[in-house]
Amino acid sequence: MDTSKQNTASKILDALTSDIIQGVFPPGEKLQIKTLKDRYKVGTSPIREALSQLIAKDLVVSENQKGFYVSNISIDDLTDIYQARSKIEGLCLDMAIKKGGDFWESKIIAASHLLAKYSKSENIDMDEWQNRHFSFHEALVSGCNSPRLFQIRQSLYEKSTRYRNLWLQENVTNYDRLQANQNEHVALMVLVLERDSIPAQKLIEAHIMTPVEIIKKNLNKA
Amino acid sequence: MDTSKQNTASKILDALTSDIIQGVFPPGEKLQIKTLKDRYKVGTSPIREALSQLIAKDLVVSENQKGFYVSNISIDDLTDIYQARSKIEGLCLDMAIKKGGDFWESKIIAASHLLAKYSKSENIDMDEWQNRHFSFHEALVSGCNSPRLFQIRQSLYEKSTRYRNLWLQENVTNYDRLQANQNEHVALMVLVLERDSIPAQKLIEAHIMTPVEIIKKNLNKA
DNA sequence: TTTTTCAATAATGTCGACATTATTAAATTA
DNA sequence: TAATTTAATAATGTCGACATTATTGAAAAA
Repeated sequence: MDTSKQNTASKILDALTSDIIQGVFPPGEKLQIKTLKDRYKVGTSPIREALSQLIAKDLVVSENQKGFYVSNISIDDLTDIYQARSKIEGLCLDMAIKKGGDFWESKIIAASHLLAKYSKSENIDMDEWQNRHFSFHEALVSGCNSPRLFQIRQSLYEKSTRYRNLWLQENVTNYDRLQANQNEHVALMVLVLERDSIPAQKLIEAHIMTPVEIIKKNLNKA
Repeated sequence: MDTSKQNTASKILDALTSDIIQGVFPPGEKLQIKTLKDRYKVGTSPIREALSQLIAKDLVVSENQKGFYVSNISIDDLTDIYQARSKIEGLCLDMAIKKGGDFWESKIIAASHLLAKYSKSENIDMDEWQNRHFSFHEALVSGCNSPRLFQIRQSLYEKSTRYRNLWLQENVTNYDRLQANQNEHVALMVLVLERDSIPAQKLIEAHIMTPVEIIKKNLNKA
C-alpha cells in the first residue's frame, strides 16, 4: 500500500487495524487516546477518526465518555463469524461457477499450483503459505462478479483474522492436517472446474468450518 | 432513539445518514465541512467522525485533500445491492426455517396480520405501510439466530434505502401492484410456516428482486 | 469494618486556530 | 485566441487547549 497519498487518519487506521489483528492490542483492551497519540505520534483528530472507522468495522467498541476498547472475542462470536463466512463463500462460489469464464479458470489453476507446490515444501513459512492459501480461495470466487458480496466476504475475512491466527500455526506444522487440508483444495478445484455447483458449495462450506473446532480448543487454552 | 446519551458525533451520524437517505444531500453532492458545521451547529471533529463512519458504511466517499461526497447511485449498483440482499435474505430465511421455534412462528403470524389489514385499507400512509412491511420481513428472518448475517442484512437494507424510495410510492399507490405484492407475502408465510425451505427461499429471492425493474425505470427518468 | 460522600485526578469529547493542499481566476506568454 | 504560469482564494486536515464527564481514593459517617 502506498501510504504517501494517505492522510494521517488513514495511516492510523491501517496501523491500528494491524496492531489489533496481530494482538498488539488484545481483545478487551482499553484504547486510551493519550496512549495512542504517544504510540503513533499524532494528534487527537486522526486517532478518533480511525477509531470511528474501526467501530464501523466491529474491531472496536465504545461507550460515550467511557472510551474505546478492542472488541472482545468469544466462542459464540467465532462460531457465528465462521458460519456466516462459510455461507457467504458458498454464495460467491456458486455465482462464480455460473458466471466465470476462461480467465477465471486459468487463475484458479495457477493459484492452485502455487499453493500445492508450497504445501509440499520442506520448511513452510506461515506468512507465505497464508498468502498462497488466500490467493487460491480468492481465485475460486473471483468470478462472482458482485462487488457487494465480495466486500462482505472481505469484511468477514478480516473479522475472522484474530481467530484464524489461532489455527494457522497448527495447520502448517501438523503434517497430516496440512495434507488433509490440501486434499480438500484439490477436490474443490476439480468440482469448480467441472462446474459442479452444489457439491462445490457444500465442500467449501465444510472446508471453511474445519478450523472452528481447533480454534475453540486453542481459545479455551488461553 | 434516545439521543441524550449520545455524543455529538453520534447525533451527527444519525442526522447525516437520514439526510442522505432522504435526499437532502443527493447522490454525488459535495459535503463541505463548513456547510455541515453551519447546518448542524457543531465543530469540526464530530463532523469528521460522522463522515468517517459514513465512509465505512459506503454512504460517503472521500479523497485525500479533496473532500467528502455523497456516494453515487447507479443501475449497476442498484442491481448489485438488490442481488446481494436477495441472496442474504434467502440465507437468513433458510436458517430461520431450520432454527425458528413457536415464538418465531407467532411473530410471523402477528406481523402478517398487521400488514394484511393495512394493505386493504383505504388511505395508505406510505411510512406506516413501510413500517408494517419491514416488520413482516424482519419477523420472517428473525429466527435466523446469526448476529453477523443479521447485521449484514441490516446494512444492505440501509444501503438500498435510497433506491427503495423510488419504488415505495409506486407500490402503495398502484392497486394491482400492491395486491400482487401482498399475495406474495401470504404465499411466503405459508411456505415458511410449513417449513418448506427451498421454495420459500426461491420466493423470497424473487420477491426482493421485484422492485428492481421499477426502480430502473424511475432512475432513468431522473 | 463497611458504606457513603466528596474532592482530586484523569480521561473523553469538542472547539477554533493554523498549516497544508487544492481550486480558481487573473496575468503572462505563445 | 488558446495555453500556461502564477497569485489569490478557499477548502481540507491536524493540532493542542479547554470544557465536560467519569473514575479514583481519601475522609467522614454508619
